[in-house]
Amino acid sequence: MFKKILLAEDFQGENYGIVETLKEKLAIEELQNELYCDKAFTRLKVALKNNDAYELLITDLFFEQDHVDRNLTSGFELIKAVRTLQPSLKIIVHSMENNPIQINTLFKEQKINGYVCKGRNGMVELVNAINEVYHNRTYVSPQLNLNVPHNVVELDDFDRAILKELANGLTKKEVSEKFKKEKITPNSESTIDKRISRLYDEYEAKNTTNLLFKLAKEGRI
Amino acid sequence: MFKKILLAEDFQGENYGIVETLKEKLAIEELQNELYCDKAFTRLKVALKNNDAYELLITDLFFEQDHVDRNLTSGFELIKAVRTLQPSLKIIVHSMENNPIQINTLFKEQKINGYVCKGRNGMVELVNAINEVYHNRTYVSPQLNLNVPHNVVELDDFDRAILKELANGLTKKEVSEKFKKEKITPNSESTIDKRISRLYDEYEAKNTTNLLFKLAKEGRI
DNA sequence: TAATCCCTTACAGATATCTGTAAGGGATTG
DNA sequence: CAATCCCTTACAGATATCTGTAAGGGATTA
Repeated sequence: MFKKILLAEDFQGENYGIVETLKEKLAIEELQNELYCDKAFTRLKVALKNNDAYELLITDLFFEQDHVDRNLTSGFELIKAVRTLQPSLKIIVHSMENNPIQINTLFKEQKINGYVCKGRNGMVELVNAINEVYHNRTYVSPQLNLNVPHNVVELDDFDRAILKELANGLTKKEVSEKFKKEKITPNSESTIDKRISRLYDEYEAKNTTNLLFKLAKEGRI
Repeated sequence: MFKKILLAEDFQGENYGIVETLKEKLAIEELQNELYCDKAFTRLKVALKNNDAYELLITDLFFEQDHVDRNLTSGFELIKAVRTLQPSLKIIVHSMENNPIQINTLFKEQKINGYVCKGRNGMVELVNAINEVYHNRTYVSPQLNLNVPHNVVELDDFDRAILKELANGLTKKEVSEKFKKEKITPNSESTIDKRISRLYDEYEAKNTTNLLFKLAKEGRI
C-alpha cells in the first residue's frame, strides 16, 4: 500500500473524516493533510527535494477563499503545478464536481488516476479508489458516466478569451479593442462575431445571453 | 452538555468527520447520524414517541438525490417538519450556504439556534456553536454578517420569470408577448426593460449577458 | 500551378438592447 | 382633498447584436 499520502481538502469536517477513515481502513505510514492548495504544493515540493516524495495526492477541486493570500486557488491549478513538479505522482480527485467534461479533461490532460464524488458513499469509494490506483488502475465513481460523446465541442483558448470578456459585460466592440491592445489575434469585431455565431450553432444557443448562461450552467466557463 | 444529538449530513466524509470530532471534543452520550432527511425525521419521531427525545439536531441544508425515494428532500424541509413535531428541539444548521437572506429566514421563521458554515474552521466552530446553543444562546459563523445584506437584493417572482426566459434566449419583446399570452402581469416591454435595468443596478451588471452570467455563477437562478 | 478550403476582415441592413422622457393610475400620507 | 410616491406603459434615439455578402490571404491538395 502507499506509504506516503497527502490530502488537500479545505473543509475541516471532510478533511478530518477522510484522515480518520484512511487511518482506520488502510495502513498508511504517513498521511498529511492541508487546508490550502499552496501549503499542499509546498509540502510536495519539500518532500521531493528531500528525496522523500509523496506517492499519492488526494485533492478537492474547489477551495474557498478566506483572508489568506493565495497563489494556487483551485484543485485544477494545484494539479497543473504538480504535474510539472512531479509528473509521476498519483492523483485522486475527491470533489462535488460532477460535470463529465471537466472530469474527462482532468483524466486526459492531467493524467489523474482516480475520481471520487463526494456523497453518501464517498469514503467507501475513496478507499476503493486508493486500492485501485495503488495497483496502477484508474477509478471513477460509478454514478458518473464519462462516456458522453454527445455534442461535445470543446472550447479553444480564443473562444474562452471571448466568452470571458462577454461574461464580464463587454460589448463585442470592446472585446475587439481589448484584444488589439493586448495583441491577441485575431481581433476584428467581425471575426469575433463569427466565432460567437459558430458557438451558437455548436451549443444550440439563440443569443449571447443564452450561450453564456448555458455554458455557465454546464460549468464550462 | 447535551445528552442526545442527531446529525443529518449526506456526505459520508463530512458526516464521519463531525461524529469523530464531537466524540473527541464533547462528551455526548448518544450521538446518532443519518445520511437522509427522511431517516433523520423518523429517528426524531420515534425518540419523541418513546419519551426519549433528542435535544439537538445538527443538519445540512442540501441533500443529494440518489436512487432512494424521498419525502423530505432538503434541510429546509426537514427543519420545517421538525418544528411541527418537536418545536422545542434545538437546531444547528451546518452547510455551505452563505446567502444571508436564506440564513436570516431560518433564524426568523424556523427559530434555528445556530448556523455554522462548512469550511476550514467548520469543526472548531461547530463545537463552539454546540456549547453556545447548550447555554441557550445562538451562534452564527463569524465570517457571515447577517446584518449587512449588502448588495444582496432578493429576486422576486417577476424577476425570476423574466430572467428565466432571458436565460432561455428569448428577446425582451418575446418575453413580453409570452407574458401576455400567459396572463402574467405586468407584461409590457417597457416594464420588463425597467425591471432588468433595476437589476443591473442591484447586481452591478453591465448588460443582460453579464447579469445572467453573474446570477448563474452565484447560483441564484 | 491551379483549385480549393478555411480563416480573417470589412461592410451593410434588419433587429434588439439600453437609456432617457413623459403620461396616467393606484396607493399612501399629510 | 391634494400632494406624493411608485408602478405601468408608450415612445424615441443612440448603441449593440446578429446575419448576410464579399474580398483577400495562407495552407493544403490535385
